[in-house]
Amino acid sequence: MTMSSFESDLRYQALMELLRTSDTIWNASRTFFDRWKLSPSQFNVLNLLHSTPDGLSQTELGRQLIMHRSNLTGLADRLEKRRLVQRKDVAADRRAYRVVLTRAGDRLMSEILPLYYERATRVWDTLPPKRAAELVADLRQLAFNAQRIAGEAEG
Amino acid sequence: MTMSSFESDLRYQALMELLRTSDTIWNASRTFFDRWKLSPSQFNVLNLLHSTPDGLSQTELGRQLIMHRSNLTGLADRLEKRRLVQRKDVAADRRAYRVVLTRAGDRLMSEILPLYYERATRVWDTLPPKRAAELVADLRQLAFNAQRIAGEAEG
DNA sequence: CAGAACAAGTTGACATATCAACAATTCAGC
DNA sequence: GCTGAATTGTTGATATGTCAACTTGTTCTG
Repeated sequence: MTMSSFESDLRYQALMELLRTSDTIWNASRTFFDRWKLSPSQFNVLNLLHSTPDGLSQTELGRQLIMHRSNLTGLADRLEKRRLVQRKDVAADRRAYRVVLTRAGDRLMSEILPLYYERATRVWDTLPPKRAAELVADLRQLAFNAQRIAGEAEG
Repeated sequence: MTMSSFESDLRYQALMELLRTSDTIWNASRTFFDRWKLSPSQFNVLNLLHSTPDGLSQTELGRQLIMHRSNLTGLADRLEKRRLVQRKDVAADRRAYRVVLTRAGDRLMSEILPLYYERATRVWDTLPPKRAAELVADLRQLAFNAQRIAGEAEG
């Protein structure tokens, strides 16, 4: 099936637009977290640990946050320096740590999360729930397609 | 109006999902551009210059790509070292440069763009055009909301 | 026209991110 | 049990991004 260059161009623009809007949203979250001198990535680490009382290894954190494990070294270092997390030795494996929230880290998250929840929710207020659900489903599909297609050999 | 915590939670998850999928798409584009040893950001610079034969100042590039002008220094440096762009003096303003594509840069973009167009378009193939249009409109609305809401004072 | 205000680009400090290479450790197969 | 393979976290190189402070120029205003 052929496609008009008009349609093609529209879809290409849509991809640009998608990346641009998510960049905007990411930066909006940066603005929000500035009050606590946290980066979005630091928040994501704390947030993940908040729902995992036993903590996670750095490799596991990297897997869930979709980032390289080497990136967790500095991220955990800086959070540990601020005493928001702590590296605990794992008895059964002397290579690994369990990164856990400290009490201070837990307190901080208890302060942030209600506000964050409220605002994150309000971002969607102008969108009917059904349409929000469609949007998420479509995004998932697009991400899946993008991954598949980007990996193809040239030709 | 009240909102069930079910709805609230769904919307919060949707925001996470949005950021995650756009991260996936961004990384897919990184994979694609790897063949030419370009980063997505470098591609964006070249792409913008490709449609602007007279070139742009670094400040203007930063404005259109939504990044700080100081970031353009290194980005332009690296592209200039590879002779894909060139900084040209502006007669009327000795502070500024016009960054323009070199012939090599133009050739490179002529090679990349058709492939990129084709794949970027194919990413959307599984989505009806009407729904793609809705998605982009909704994303714009969300980005707008996020910006407004993130900037609110706490309380 | 002098001086203040503003604008362009660079620099340095820092955070985030990737990757390859490395040391220490654990695991799997024989 | 030993050896080779795999895994954990760190390091160093490099790219991307922010911000504040700086230099050099331009522009506006009294």
